[in-house]
Amino acid sequence: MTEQRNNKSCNKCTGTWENFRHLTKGQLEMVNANRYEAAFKPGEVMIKQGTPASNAMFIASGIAKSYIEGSNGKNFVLDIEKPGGLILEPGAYVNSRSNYSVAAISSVQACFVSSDILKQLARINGAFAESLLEDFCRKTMKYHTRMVSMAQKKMSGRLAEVLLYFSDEIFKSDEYEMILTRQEMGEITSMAKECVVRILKELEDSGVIYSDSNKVKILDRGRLVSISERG
Amino acid sequence: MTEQRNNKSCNKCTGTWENFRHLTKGQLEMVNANRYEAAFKPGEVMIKQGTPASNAMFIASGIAKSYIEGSNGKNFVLDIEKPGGLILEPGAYVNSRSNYSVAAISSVQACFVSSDILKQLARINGAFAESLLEDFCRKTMKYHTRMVSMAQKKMSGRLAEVLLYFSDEIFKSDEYEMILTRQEMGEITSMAKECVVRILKELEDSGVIYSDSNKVKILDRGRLVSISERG
DNA sequence: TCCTAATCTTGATAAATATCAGTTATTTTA
DNA sequence: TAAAATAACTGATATTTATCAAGATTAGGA
Repeated sequence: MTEQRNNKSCNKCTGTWENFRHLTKGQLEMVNANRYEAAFKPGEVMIKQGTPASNAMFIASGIAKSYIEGSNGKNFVLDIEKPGGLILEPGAYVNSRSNYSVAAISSVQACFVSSDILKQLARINGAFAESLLEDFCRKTMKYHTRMVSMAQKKMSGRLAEVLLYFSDEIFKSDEYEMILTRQEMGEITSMAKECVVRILKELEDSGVIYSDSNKVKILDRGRLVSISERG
Repeated sequence: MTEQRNNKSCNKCTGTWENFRHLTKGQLEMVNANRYEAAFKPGEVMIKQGTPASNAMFIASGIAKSYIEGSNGKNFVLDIEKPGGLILEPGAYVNSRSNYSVAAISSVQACFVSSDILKQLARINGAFAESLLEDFCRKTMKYHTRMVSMAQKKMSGRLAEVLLYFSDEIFKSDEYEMILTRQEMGEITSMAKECVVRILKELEDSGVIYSDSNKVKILDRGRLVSISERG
């Protein structure tokens, strides 16, 4: 991790959070003056579960994963984080602890802003508070969907979902680099890494995708969607 | 469902939401003037997934379940709702739809307050907005724990968790009435109803709990906790 | 109250998923 | 560049969980 200061201002940053638009010039200046930039290498931990949730994080460039470290040593990947999103631990509003970790997958340039400053701004700026609420609500709905998938879909359905998620939300392309290891794919879909390998192979054998250890190409989206829906 | 008006005021209601304390007298009056009471019989649907998320709900008395109706006809129970909590669909901040249903388990007396009024109050009252944020964050953390359990624990661990949840959070007693059917127990722990029966029997046979079709008694809490933790 | 419909329970079986034990790539790094 | 470490892959097997098909019990409605 290296400290530096590349971006001039939050509203000029490519990874800026859209909801900063609700802040007044002075309020945005306050955020801008109190932010800290840092660069992370692939694999580096950016936020560690259990530590104080003193900072919110914004990714200026690169991709990271947020994950929970279970008591049995196994991880559960919560989400893939990319530029444009806010990473604010819900613990900031509850027990001031980070309840999940965040680690860089690619090289990541990130900004840290004190959670207290954001909370303070939410208190005095109603529109900003509302946008924060909206943000948490979107995540809540995502978790709902996620839990229903885990409860009701079989492995191939869950894996198909994740392949589509990468295509639609992360890379916005039918062909993309597979940045997660099979292990991590298993930690996001709740299955063993061997099963990830096998189901990818099945999907490839049936002509739905092309897949090698670092690339995925969706060949028959209709069928992949149908697999993800049928479970 | 019957309409009536039993409670004089929100701040005197036994099921009042603690965060109303952040409202001014006038603001609370606004809530109070715009609320609608209704009584539901066991099994009745109080909020239906897919309908407009126009109202938040507060339970004055009784117990309900919130649940998602999956596309395959199977349900997933999100939570058990009791007096004192706010039930505000996250969709109120996203797409104005209810993304889960709520149904009465026992007889339920409930109040409905326009989501728009609550959102309006959150915009003008920073402390109230913060309390709403805190509420959603607590739920988010709960969902995190839930997902990790589903991903990493076996059936007996998940069932033990739920038995403890009922004891600790709902009934605050080691002995309680089992208000969910085995089917619903399965929908909250993500397992088949037959497996619920079998594991309850196992727990009973090993002296950890007493259980019949409508009662549960925790006999060896230490062992139950250990089962819930080990998974 | 009796009857009907749910729900609960059980055992047998099938399906889904995880684990284990190697083997073969791929990266890293010394 | 070679060695070491990590990740990907494969087949065999074990474990976990779901489904199916009864029968037993309980609860609600006529």
